[in-house]
Amino acid sequence: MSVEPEPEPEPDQDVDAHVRRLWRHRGTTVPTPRRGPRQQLDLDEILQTGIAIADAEGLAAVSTRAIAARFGKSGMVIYPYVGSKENLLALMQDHACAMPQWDDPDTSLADALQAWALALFEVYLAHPWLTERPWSHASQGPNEQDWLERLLRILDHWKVPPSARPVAVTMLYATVRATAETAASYQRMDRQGIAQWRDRAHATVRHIPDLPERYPLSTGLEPLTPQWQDNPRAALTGSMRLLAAGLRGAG
Amino acid sequence: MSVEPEPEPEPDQDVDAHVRRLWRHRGTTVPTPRRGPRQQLDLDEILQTGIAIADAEGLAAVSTRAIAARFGKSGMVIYPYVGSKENLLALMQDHACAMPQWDDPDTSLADALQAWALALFEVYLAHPWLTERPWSHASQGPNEQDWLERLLRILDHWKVPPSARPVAVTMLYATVRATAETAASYQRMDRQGIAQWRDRAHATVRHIPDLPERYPLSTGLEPLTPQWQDNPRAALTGSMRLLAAGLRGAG
DNA sequence: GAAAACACTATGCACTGCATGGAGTAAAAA
DNA sequence: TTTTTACTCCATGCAGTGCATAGTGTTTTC
Repeated sequence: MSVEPEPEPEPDQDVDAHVRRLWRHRGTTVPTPRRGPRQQLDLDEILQTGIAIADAEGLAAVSTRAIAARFGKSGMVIYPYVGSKENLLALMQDHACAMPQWDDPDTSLADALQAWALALFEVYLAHPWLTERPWSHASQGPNEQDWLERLLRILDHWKVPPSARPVAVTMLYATVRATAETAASYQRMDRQGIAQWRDRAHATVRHIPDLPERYPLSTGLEPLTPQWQDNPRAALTGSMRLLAAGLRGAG
Repeated sequence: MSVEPEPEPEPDQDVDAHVRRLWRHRGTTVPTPRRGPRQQLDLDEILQTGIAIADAEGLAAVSTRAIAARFGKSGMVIYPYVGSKENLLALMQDHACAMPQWDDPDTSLADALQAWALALFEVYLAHPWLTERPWSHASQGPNEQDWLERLLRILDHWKVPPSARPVAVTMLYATVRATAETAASYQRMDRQGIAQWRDRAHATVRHIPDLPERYPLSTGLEPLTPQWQDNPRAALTGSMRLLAAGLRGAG
């Protein structure tokens, strides 16, 4: 009956706090003009712990309780620092995305794109769970924005026509992510063993004996490209060359 | 002490059963030379139900109990039909991937690639959760293999040099998936409301007032490309043109 | 000094995949 | 035909999840 006279505390309070946490190393202050007891944990340490867990055991192993346990605390401690699980993952994502330093090659567009793509590739290889996170043109955090800005600067410098840029951006990110994903899965194979993969292939051929005739091109593809798992970086640079060639051709 | 004299029932029994389920419409029989009571459910109906749930509520909402509830049964019923949750998702993935019919345009490589990419794009748009599933060159099931074979046939017909094919395949799949992912997220925005997205952007600018100076290129990008959310198909065809141009250039 | 705002803990709820054991059924083996 | 065996389906239970809630104690502000 009697409605609580809540002062409607700005509907985007959570969003605001999250943005301030995202940009905490770029000029904002984390939302704690605090009145209660001192915080015993640190946001960056929490994120590093979460990233370490994700690197070692996968994104699914990241839970509030698992992180808090490494500090000897209860699972609910995490929430004052991050707000929600989804926010925690977004913060981890940006934290793991810090852009390294390198000089843009000024030899060719292809070389500049290769340098950018390889740098991003290394980040994704170091944190394979990043491929499980959504990606969008819209900025999530400062580190992701750094990557996008850097890429656009390259395209601008080499006078790629503006109409072709969004397409190029999409293809670049998509290719790096896909290449890193397969490279990471090959890397994981060494641990678990390739046996299961071969088992499935053999079982398929056993049940569908005429598989090579049904799929003459795709069944013959894999043994022909051992450089795939050997050197995914070569595949990536090949992609960049292809894309640069397309950009030079299309006006 | 006394070890059971189990006859070691072939270690890859699960793998074998899974493969037979994957190819059940292509010549294999589902692994039930059955002795017990009749099965009351049907594998294809189970997969359709799972796909319907994933389409409507996301992949996370797919659970054995949720599917079984739609048949008025307990959650454990699902396991005799699919083996495990991961197998269930793999079967759903291939089931949702059925390749439609279309004629390869013989006008140009770009047109043929566009037709392939658009067809795959529509499948991904109809089932956006497919982007959350892993993808690899290696065959998972018959429908996925159909797509790969079709693409390789196009590349073969237009005499794309074999050395460039793996790279092209990767870029094509990656681009279609990425484009579909952003298109699907824009589509979902209409329901939930774009408000939250704008809120975050505004909050960022409020806390980082000099954001446009820090990121002159990337902050100016979004309003310049409204065709992105309006017409992602145009973006996709643009990508295909770019890639075809690159393939023509690189020998 | 009083009071509000905070960090942290404990508990509980609804949910997950799936191991387990049991009941009943149909086909194969005797 | 009888017995055995393999099967489906159900109920329960376990360990795990995110997080709402309530309570306790600490710190800052009025």
